[in-house]
Amino acid sequence: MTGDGLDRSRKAGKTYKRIVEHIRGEISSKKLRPGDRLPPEANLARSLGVSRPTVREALKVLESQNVLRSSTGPTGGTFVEAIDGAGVAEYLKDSISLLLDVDELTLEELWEVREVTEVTAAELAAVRRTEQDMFVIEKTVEMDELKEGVYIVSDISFHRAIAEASKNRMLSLFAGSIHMTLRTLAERYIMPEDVLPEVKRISQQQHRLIYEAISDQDWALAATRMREHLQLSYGVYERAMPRGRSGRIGKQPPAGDARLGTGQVDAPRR
Amino acid sequence: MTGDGLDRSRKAGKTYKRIVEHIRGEISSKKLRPGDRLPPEANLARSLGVSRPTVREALKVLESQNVLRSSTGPTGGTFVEAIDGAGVAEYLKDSISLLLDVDELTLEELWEVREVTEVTAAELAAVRRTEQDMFVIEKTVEMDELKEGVYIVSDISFHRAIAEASKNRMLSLFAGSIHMTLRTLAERYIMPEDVLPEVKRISQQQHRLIYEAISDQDWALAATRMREHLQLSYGVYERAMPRGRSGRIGKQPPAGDARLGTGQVDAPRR
DNA sequence: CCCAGATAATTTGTCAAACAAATACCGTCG
DNA sequence: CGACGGTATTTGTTTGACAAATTATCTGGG
Repeated sequence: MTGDGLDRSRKAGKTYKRIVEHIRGEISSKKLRPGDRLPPEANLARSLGVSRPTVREALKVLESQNVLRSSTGPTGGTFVEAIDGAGVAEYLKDSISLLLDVDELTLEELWEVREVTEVTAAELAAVRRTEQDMFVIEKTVEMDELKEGVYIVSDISFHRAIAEASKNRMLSLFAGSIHMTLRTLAERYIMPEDVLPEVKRISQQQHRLIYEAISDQDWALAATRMREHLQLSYGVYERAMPRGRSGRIGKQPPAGDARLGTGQVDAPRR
Repeated sequence: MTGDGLDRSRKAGKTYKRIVEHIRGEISSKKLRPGDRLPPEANLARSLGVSRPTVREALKVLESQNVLRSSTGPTGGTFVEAIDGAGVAEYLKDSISLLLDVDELTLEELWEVREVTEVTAAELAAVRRTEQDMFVIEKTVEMDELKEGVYIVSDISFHRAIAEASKNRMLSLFAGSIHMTLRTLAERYIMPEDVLPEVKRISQQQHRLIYEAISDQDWALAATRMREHLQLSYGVYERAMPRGRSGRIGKQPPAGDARLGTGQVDAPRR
């Protein structure tokens, strides 16, 4: 029982990366399943023949990918998370936000994809929706109509519910990542009072109409109405977003301009 | 020279995560740009008021996200990578593959999204393509027709070129992640001789026809032909993929069954 | 003067050992 | 029986050191 773990002879790349691949492989092949607990870091290090800091680099990478989660204490440890689209979408949100920030992506491009994604979701939902789905969607519609709460939040809940009703987890993942991105953008740039009551009212009506089209399983109508609704929604974000590359629009530092130490960026060497 | 970096009072969460957020923030706000060199780990640790292993945990996370890259030596160090969709798509590929492996996603779902994504790309490409785009696309078509090379590779190049021609980087990101996933699947499951010559021939014809439709800026025809082509392509993958949840289909360990040490998974504690 | 090879310097990569912090368990005492 | 405090377990974090990789620099020979 050598149990030596990582093949040391085939050292393809950095150690921590091999460990990451190794653990991902264990999950792929279902030798590790969601909920499983990994051995303590010290034991892992010993079995893999590396040091604890190196193991930790790998574990932190997987934790940041929402694949593992750690906690302290006797019942704590490192556990395999549920492997589903939610964790991926969460990660994607951060990446998309970053791309927007550095102008490697525009709201127009994002919206073009949102439209095709969500119109498709509406079509599929109209065809595949269950009673259960309709119940969930209706709840979001009502939340929207009744509550004074944040418009953006209930709006996104509505769209998320439809994506779920499409019964396509890939579509739901992509749509979800866009929804999370929009929520982040809204939190950053949209004050609740910025959204005109008029817009809210129309949006709510559109939600109701989309709901009915899906309920009637009229996929063509659902698609048309969704498309129309998204055009209205676009205006809300487009108006609020900082303009092009004119002003500096970074994530504003939250009170306490933390910055890297002096000489944060070395000048090119020559 | 306080330059103390991370606000120690607001210790929201683990240290390495705050550092990750901090550096991502510097990139978002463009205080750090692609190509910039970060201070040596030792200096970073000092300016941030933490230890080097902790800094490294953060750096490794960002490296795994294709945001940073490190190398050794006097001209080495840690550098900011180009922030674009490629790195994100690369990461997404791994996540999607994992979801497929653990049956949290089916090829059908993936294909449904591929279809809507690529049909849209074809439509947009037909409208927005430049002469330059057509040149690139044509090269992939020719590579397909002339070369005896791997069918899958040239096929994916073709689709990738069209996604690029759509002039939508978000769409290109999503499509690219799917393409990379398919390439991985093909490497794992599809032997070159598994693809019937008949299928290859028809596929090449379809590529040519799609090319012409895009060249003619006939977006409706491009969409129709792309849809048709994708149906053929689906068969190639569907036939090769391991069936449902019957057989174990993990990433087969490449000669040298590395596994975690004995007792890799602790039994639940109660 | 120029070139080649040895040498030094710089930076990440890795390891070792220890302590701090969080948390659950368990035994004891009121 | 319940509250309390100690103890064990595990991750979180620090310190210090050395190894490995890679480039700059120096030195000697042609």
